Amino acid sequence: MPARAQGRGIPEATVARLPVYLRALSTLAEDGAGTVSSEELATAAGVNSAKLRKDLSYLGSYGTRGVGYDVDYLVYQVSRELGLTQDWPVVIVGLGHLGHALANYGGFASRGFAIRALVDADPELVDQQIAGLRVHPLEALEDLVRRLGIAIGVIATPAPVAQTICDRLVSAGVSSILNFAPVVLAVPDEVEVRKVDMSIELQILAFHEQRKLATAALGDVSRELAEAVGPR
Amino acid sequence: MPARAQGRGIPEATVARLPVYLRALSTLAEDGAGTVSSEELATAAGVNSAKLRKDLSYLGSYGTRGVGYDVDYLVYQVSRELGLTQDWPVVIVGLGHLGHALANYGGFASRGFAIRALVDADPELVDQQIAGLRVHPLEALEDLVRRLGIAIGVIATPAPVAQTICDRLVSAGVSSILNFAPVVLAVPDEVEVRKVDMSIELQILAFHEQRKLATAALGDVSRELAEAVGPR
DNA sequence: TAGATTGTTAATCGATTAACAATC
DNA sequence: TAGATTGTTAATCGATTAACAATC
Repeated sequence: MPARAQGRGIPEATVARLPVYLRALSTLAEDGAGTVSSEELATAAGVNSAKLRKDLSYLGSYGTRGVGYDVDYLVYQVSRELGLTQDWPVVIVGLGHLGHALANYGGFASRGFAIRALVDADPELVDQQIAGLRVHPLEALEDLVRRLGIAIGVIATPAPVAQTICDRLVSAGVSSILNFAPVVLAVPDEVEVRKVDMSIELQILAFHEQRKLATAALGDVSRELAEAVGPR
Repeated sequence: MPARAQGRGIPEATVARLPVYLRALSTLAEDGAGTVSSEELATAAGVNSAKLRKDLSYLGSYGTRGVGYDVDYLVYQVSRELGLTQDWPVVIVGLGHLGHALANYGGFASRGFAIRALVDADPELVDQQIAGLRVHPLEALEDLVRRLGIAIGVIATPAPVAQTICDRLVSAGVSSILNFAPVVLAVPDEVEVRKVDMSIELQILAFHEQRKLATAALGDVSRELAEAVGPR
């Protein structure tokens, strides 16, 4: 067993980057790369190489000094650490445009996730086929979760019902939730929630965009000032 | 002008939370709340109150000791700080299920964003109407960006073309990009990129899910051990 | 005034990074 | 051996949090 530099577990910031490394590694593997240096992999993942090496060191010593990392071996180790060597059954609740997009997104299946159930409150949608799966009515939610052993729930409903859906998922035994509804979900401590919120991301961009404009305007002013003062 | 506790600008972590506060404040305003304490607002936003007060203190001193914050006034101040008192024209590139969902998402318009142009490479989609807008061909991209003064580009294309689209957006003058494609985009320093990646979020959940299982299994073992040893 | 709540301080914690000894 | 590159150290930086003086 390799020595592990973990006082208690892997830092959250590192966990959040492992999937990015894994994607870069998968691309390298497809391109037939046998080994990769921390410098190359870091560039592909958009981080600096010191951070990459530190992150990987939390998993163990999987590189070879003077050589680099074996791509296939590292793919396996990162996958294992992330829990992707087993399949996680997923339910999607809410099949509007977004839920539809999620159900059809191929990236899940290839990465250890299996969408096993679709649920929607709209009678028009119930019993329709989406991405090869039948849409179930909301009443069936708890039963589906229990029967299929679903651990991860994806909420793609309108905001007003998200908390109710969340409560039902949790009481049925789901302990990880990916929330696309623009609300802060209240859950027990042992339940993990991740939020995807495009509106928030846009607002963060707006902040930086505004700051750039302000800086540019400041530049204009100082240029005008310089002109007014004249050449020195 | 209020005193500002900013060595240089507002911390990124704070900026990322301001939209969450804004949403909670908007809900409070709709419910007719006149003032709100840091404790109440923090609960609504899912953070602790010390963090909330610290965050708000970067914007200025907008509260009243012993009373709390005026909801409407704080909505305005946070909006202004985020640059939402002006409208940001947005282009969406790629109108598959996801782009479609984004184009139809009402949350944008209400928050200072205006989707002004839709672009797709698929001739089948070009000239169709989505969310009341005509879909333009890819060739029109640069012209649209320039004519409409678009500052923010949303990339909802397949991964293989995302970097090319990004390059074209940037060279046409876009300086903020919201990327839904599962790739790390390379951009000049002055361009801001935010990434939304459901696959990555799911993988982070899988990690925690696996850890919970491991912990539970460990609990079983120690319980079995305790039984084997017998009551003390 | 008494009670409530902000804004700020300072301690703590966690993340990043450069540098380099270890070692292939 | 010489060159390359990892894994780790230690310094630095940024974020979080409890506590409380300021003040409504």
